Amino acid sequence: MARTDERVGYALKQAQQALRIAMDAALRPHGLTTAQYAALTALETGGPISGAELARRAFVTPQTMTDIVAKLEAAGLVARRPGGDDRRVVRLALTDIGRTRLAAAHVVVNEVEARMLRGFEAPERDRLRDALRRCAQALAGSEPGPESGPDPG
Amino acid sequence: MARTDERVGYALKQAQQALRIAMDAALRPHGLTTAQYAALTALETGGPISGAELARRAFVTPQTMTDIVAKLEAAGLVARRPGGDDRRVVRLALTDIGRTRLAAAHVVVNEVEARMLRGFEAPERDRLRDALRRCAQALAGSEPGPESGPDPG
DNA sequence: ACGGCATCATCAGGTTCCTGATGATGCCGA
DNA sequence: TCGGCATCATCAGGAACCTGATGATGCCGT
Repeated sequence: MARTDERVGYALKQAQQALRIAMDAALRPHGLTTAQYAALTALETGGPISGAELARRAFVTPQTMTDIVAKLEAAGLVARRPGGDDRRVVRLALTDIGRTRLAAAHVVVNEVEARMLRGFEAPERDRLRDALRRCAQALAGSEPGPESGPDPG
Repeated sequence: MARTDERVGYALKQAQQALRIAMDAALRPHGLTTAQYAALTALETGGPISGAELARRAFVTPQTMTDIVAKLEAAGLVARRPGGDDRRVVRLALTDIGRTRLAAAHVVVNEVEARMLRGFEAPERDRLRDALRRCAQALAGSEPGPESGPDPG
């Protein structure tokens, strides 16, 4: 395991980096970054949710999500909905424009993912996804240090 | 492929994110960030090399590497060596302190990687690494746009 | 009711990483 | 020799991400 280029972590970083670059390039014509696309996608599934919940779904800190949401709101893709039970939360939701923009973005992102996985048979693709999940879980579940990681729930 | 949590790209992002967080936590006591560790490791293998070459090895842009090297130099882990043939390049090399610090960092990084891969048999681990390499290569080799990618040489 | 604790949002500051631009230098063919 | 082109380093600006801190609010046991 000594040689750098034999490390799984090295390959993992390279693959993710390549994916991020490809997605950035594909999304740029649509006026979205990868992070913004991730936030919009997380927002698409559920109804109006808080920034904190959105941050959890997109696997970033609430502070980071505040930045991203501010830009999305300024672009008119996300709106704050009034009327929540809890006066602390901001209840974010996609606008019609946001929904339209996101649909177009899904198309190009699907193309990127298909390009990444061309040459993979379905079973192998599933094995890869499963292995990656196990990696993430192994790292999340056993951090040696203060208990209760940043986002256990 | 519609559902977000079934995407390989989603799992890839999560795994890499988890690895990055775990590495940051493991390296913080050693006074290094993940990016700095990557740069030092890239510098460890070859002799004095240019910032541009170092950037290629660490898979970041030269501009990013300029930032990282500036911090490493300020910390005394990396030094500029005079006397290269080409007066444009800066010839970077590890200092003794840098080498010592890096050796300690390797230990904890190995532990993180082992934690990530616990529960993987060697063949499965090799398959994962291989699959990730193929993903990276598929994305790097076929970017639809201007031919000749950013780093063909 | 009230005090402690958790959660939400956000400000402040810093690092990493990008794109774009600029100037210096090296290479190489006309 | 000299002009074009590639490469090196770096500045400028912006986005994404982090940690740390702060104030408002909700929850809940006493």
